[in-house]
Amino acid sequence: MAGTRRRGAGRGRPTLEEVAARAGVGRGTVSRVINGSPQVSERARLAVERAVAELGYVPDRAARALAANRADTVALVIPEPETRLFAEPYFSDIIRGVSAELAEADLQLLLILIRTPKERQRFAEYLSAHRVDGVLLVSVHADDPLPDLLERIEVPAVLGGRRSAHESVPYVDSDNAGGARCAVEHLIERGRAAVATITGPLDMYAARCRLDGYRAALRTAGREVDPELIEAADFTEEGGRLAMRRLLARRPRLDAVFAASDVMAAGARQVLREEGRRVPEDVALVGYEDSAVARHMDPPLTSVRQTTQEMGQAMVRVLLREIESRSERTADRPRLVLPTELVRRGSS
Amino acid sequence: MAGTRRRGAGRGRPTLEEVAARAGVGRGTVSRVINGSPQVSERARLAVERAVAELGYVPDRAARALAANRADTVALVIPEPETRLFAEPYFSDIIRGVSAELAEADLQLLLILIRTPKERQRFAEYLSAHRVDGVLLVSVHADDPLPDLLERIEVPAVLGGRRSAHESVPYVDSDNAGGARCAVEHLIERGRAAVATITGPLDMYAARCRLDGYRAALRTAGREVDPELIEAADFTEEGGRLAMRRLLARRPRLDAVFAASDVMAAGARQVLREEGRRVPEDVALVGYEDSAVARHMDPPLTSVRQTTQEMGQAMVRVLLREIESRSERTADRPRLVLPTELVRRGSS
DNA sequence: AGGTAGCGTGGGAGCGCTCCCACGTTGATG
DNA sequence: CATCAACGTGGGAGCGCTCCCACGCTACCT
Repeated sequence: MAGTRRRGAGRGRPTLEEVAARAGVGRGTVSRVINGSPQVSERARLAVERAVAELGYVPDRAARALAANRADTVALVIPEPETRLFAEPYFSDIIRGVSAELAEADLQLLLILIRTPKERQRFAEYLSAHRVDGVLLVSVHADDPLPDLLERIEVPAVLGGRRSAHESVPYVDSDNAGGARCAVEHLIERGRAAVATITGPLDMYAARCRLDGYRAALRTAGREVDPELIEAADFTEEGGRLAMRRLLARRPRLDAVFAASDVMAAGARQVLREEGRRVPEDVALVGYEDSAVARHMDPPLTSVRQTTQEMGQAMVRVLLREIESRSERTADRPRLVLPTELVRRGSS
Repeated sequence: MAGTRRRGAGRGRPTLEEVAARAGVGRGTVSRVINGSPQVSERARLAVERAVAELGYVPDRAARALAANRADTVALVIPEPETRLFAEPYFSDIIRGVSAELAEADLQLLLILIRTPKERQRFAEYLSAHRVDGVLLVSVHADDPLPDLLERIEVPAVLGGRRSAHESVPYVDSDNAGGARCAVEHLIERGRAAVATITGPLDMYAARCRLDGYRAALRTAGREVDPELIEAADFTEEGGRLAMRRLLARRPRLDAVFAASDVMAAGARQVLREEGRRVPEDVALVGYEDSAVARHMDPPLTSVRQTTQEMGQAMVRVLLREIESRSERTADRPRLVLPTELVRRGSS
């Protein structure tokens, strides 16, 4: 029991003090060097750097966090509704982007998946307990209280995707309306006469934006928007199937479909096959997200690519700026909308 | 500047000391209550619990980590090779399982994606710097030095998937051989005469196990293993295509294919279509992983399901046991192999 | 010459905990 | 009635940092 105190990682790691002793300077000077303060003479800096290298010194994050009252940690929060609305590629791309950008800034990524109300509660405690420097929230629903909670307890936060047109919290979003418009314009250019759309749940802002884009494209082309060609679904495959059936029942002559997600497009495609409609000859199909599903469909699905990974990176950059300017609470919160791109494949 | 010291989250959060004062006890007693020590009188416990509730006290993790020399944190390390060998569902399922199980134990999940050698280096520093209580490693290649590094610096670690038959580090794996055997037995039962296989890279243990399962199933059925029906690929779609072409060239009469991954099966399926072979009438096809790709294929792909999420959970449980028994370094390291299950769909 | 910025520096204080020692206080024991 | 565990308890010491004050020193002013 004596002397063998358990060590999370590596017993006898050198401390600041030991580095200072070896370099023949004081603790303060070593700290200044470590943290890149300009207030250090060249001589001292070199001595410290040498000692650090020789001892293999790595500052202890826990001690740092306690003393400096920061965490060097950012939490990425992913609420997970019962149905896994967003396909996996979205999340893993976000994570990729976030991770890359955080690594750049030498920050840690704390991943928090919220499934149950209990876990939500736990997360709220985290915010005070663990000291995260900031929070990234993705896939937030319009009625989610989390962003406001964060706002209230003054934890810097950035949303991935707005909740509404007038989002009060800083956010990074992708150009849903633009992407949808582009997709529909493409279908029109291809000479399609009756372009239908399968939308996402319209209580989600992103879904509404995509619908707006669909409408805008039609109007720009001088066409009328036929409400019978619009069918709302829920971003799932089954929803896509149902919507497609209804659309075909109402407008059997439709010759193009813009689905607001690849997964819904996959569902629609199944129904089209069942009904003996060829893709793209009889009906052209375009999806949204450019996920793996799109590439594996037959024929491969034309889809709107969102630069999800870059969205993750952008979120981190915005968050870091927020953390930086913590004190000078400026009125205008940063916001950023990333472009989308149409990826043309065999289905249109 | 005075008084407005920046606070990661929540200024003026109550401290242990304040709780102690309010409860009319000493710091030690509060600490004991918080940590569930039995050495506390009922009276004191109640007083403390009341004070905690009234003040909304949440222990500070950084202080705790520093004082107790532990981190309450587990790192999940995902090395990301250039080609994203493993499909997304695998990782997100692992993450899901890990997250759920860690939440249970009130531990944090630190997600570490390693892309570049530089990030690898950074991670090595983490291990000493940040104090993680343990590390979970998935998708580790046979020649990966990381597990040995962890072993050396005595950080508890658990692998998801072995590197070889004689894995020295504790691991949780799924029954690759059994799953493959089951898939091939299924094809044999369906009356298929010439069952081919497209394997993963054979320097990966999982790929070798699946090939072993293939062989075992044939032998059990009293059949010979025809090496011409075996083609190695690399878990990618393109690899699946190439392998399928070679197999067809060598053995045009084959009537079944077991692909060691869904993605390779998707590639094979494309070639089969090009060659005018119907699935499943002419050639039955079975994949491995039961990913989204399998469900979206046409016809839907029969595939071997691995309970990836449970694998994540199991990894955490094993890791926690490892951390627990840190001191009494027992010789036998825990290992666990999870079962697989065949999901039958239209392709076979 | 004395005054005074300013820089580089050492080290005290303290972040909020856990650990552990030493101190009552009790009840069973000889 | 003294002796001794066993229990519950308070609080000192310290985890490894950062922050900041106060000190010496040089260089420049008047």
